[in-house]
Amino acid sequence: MSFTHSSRIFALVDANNFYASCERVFRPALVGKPIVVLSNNDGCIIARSNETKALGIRMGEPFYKAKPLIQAHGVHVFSANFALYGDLSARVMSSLSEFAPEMEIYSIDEAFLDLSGMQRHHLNAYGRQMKQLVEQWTGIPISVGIAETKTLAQMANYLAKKSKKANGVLDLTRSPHRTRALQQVPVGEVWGVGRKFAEKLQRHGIQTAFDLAQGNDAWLFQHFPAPLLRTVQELRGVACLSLEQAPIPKSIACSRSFAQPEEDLGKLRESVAAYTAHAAERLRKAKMACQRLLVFIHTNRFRQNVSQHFDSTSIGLPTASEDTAELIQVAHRALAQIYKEGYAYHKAGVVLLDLVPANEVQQNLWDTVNRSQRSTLMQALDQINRDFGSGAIRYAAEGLCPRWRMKQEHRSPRYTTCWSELAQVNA
DNA sequence: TCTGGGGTCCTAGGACCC
DNA sequence: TCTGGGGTCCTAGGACCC
Repeated sequence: MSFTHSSRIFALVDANNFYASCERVFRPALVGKPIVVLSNNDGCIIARSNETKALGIRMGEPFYKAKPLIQAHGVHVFSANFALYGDLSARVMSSLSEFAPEMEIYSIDEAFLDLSGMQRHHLNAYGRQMKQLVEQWTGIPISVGIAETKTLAQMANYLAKKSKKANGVLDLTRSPHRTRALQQVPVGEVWGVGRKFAEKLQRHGIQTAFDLAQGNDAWLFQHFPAPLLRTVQELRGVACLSLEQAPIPKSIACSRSFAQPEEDLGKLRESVAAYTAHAAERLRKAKMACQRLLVFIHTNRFRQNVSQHFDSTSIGLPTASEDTAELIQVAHRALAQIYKEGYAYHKAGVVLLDLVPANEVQQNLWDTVNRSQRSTLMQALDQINRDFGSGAIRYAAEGLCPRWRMKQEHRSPRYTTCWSELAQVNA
């Protein structure tokens, strides 16, 4: 097969086992030891070190199911500590930004870099230098994949981790080995091909990234949605995706599972108020306002012996708002519409939708709220919570002693963001 | 006993209008 | 009784990503 050569070169850099690596930065004795990191509520496994993967503990597995294996092998267990991970992520991203004129932060542990200007024969050495220095500066190990499209760079990164010879850095630009590389990648590992599409493709004899790149366009168009066609083009070396700079959020969500099932409307109102307050704080930080708010509640879908109720509804706001008190009122109205008595609820959530820049909010003719005054109040609230810690000032509606609060029995200290917790460690 | 959370995009189908 | 067809907007659901 032949490849199209584009002028762009992308590097996809990601942190290896990021959350597990973060825990190790402050506990170097854990290097080489098995680690798992648990989701909120200590529910399931969301990160594993290589040693844990080797034990056969799967991603997303419920903690309680993996517990026997975890205990038998002395796996170190951590509740998710997103304050810590977010801070270390910022350090990694800042280090990476030294290596390219343009960079897109794709997720908490991944970034695309634009290496288009570089001489191709230097790319591998450059990637290796980047890996060495970022690890030295931050303590977080990374892998680097380089290619002409984002999708191929993702694939190069995948192979960089797999191949002993690549040892964490693989440059696939103009590589005579690209066909072999594509043949080595199962179709389900391709960026943009999830479980459902992989199953369907396999049923039609498409097993590898190579098979997919060879696929018949007309047939693919008929059987798959447009984004998959784009993925195929990218595998062929035709860049369809470019670097994106700080995308404006379209929605902001906050939801939690409860530590215990909850039937009481009053308690649900508290949780929904707290989630709304949290989402609204992030909304203001993004300098946005929302025009619609959605609330959902549901029972535990894994409990087959209890009656189930899932529902959600959204309410439009006459004037876009960033005001916590106003949003809580709307959220409570939405909750009242979907709440049904007699169910053991397991999770609730709030999503702020139809976001618009706060400074472009259209005033409603009949709006009776003094928005600039409310905005000043919200700024003061956010400032206090920044200075004195999140939750220093809260709305009474959020409740004082929330029994729906999540469980975190294995959390590490907030080493980088909370002095008092760091002091505890050093004592 | 114990199964996460936060996003994006696309599409099918219903409501509504002319 | 007979009862079209096309466009648009919205929403719900499902796929994907981390």
